[in-house]
Amino acid sequence: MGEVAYMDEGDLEAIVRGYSGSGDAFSGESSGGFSPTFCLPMETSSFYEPEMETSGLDELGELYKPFYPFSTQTILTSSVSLPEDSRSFRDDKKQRSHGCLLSNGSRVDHIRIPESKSKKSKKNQQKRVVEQVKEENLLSDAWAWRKYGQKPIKGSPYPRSYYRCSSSKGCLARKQVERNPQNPEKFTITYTNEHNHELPTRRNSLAGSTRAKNSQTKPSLTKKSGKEVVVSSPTSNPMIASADESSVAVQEMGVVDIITHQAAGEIQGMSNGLPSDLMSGTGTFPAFTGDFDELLNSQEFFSGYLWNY
DNA sequence: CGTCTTTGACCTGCGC
DNA sequence: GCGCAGGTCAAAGACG
Repeated sequence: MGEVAYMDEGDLEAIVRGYSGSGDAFSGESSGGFSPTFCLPMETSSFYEPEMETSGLDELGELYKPFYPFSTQTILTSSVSLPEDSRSFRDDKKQRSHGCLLSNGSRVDHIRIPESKSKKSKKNQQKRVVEQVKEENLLSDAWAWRKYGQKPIKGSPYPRSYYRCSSSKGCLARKQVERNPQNPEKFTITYTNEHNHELPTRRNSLAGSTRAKNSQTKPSLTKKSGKEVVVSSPTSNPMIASADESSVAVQEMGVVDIITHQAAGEIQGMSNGLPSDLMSGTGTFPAFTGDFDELLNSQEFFSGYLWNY
């Protein structure tokens, strides 16, 4: 299933344009009415287990691992801006990238960095770009991320946030989240490096993972004076923060339809919407601040899916 | 107490 | 070599 293609820069751009907003263009060999054109390079086995191939749900579940295990939101790509790093290789004939379009319309580009580059180079890293991720899909990452930095990006009114995997010490997986200047409702996520561990089953601790909705990080008396006080946004995925075996089971089932628009709305309601910092270009991307256990227990949220496990 | 976010400082790569 | 920009570090404080 899926396809992994290596292509030149030109090909990449062509695909980017050709695939724009055409998630249904991929009606390939899927089952159960789903059309996941999932593809991941072999070296990203930590993201994807190819032997998992059963029902459409399972397939989709794998499809969205780890990016959107709960996602059904249609993500349309109207335009794709290559990440800085890939742009910088525009003239490098050795540059190869391979990408695919998820069935939900989001794009995943796999950027392979030429080995001729110095091994110490930051660019000598595998990058995968998920374009145009809607807000609610930011919540659907199965991994636990910890924010370690944020930088304003030249040419963009919105800052870029940097996350590292907090599930396992020594995991080199990185994630960058940036609001799309052309379409502020969507985010560009760039994954760097692989996880060197399995999907987390539970966190070591929940401390600090869920903050009060309207809590504000107290401005440092020495640092932040004169700066806009931003709403604290728990950016690690509370879906995972509060994840127990049950929720993991959900993820592994790939119950994509679990999150319906209603559920997404529920989550958004919990998250109190977008923090003003990001909207104003000074903060981080929004995150679900509710209690996932509470969400688990709410309504028929996972009914019919989870309990088969 | 452990983990989280925030954010200024620092490091590194790259173009000129 | 210099300056810019992106990426990372680490201290401080918040949270459960």
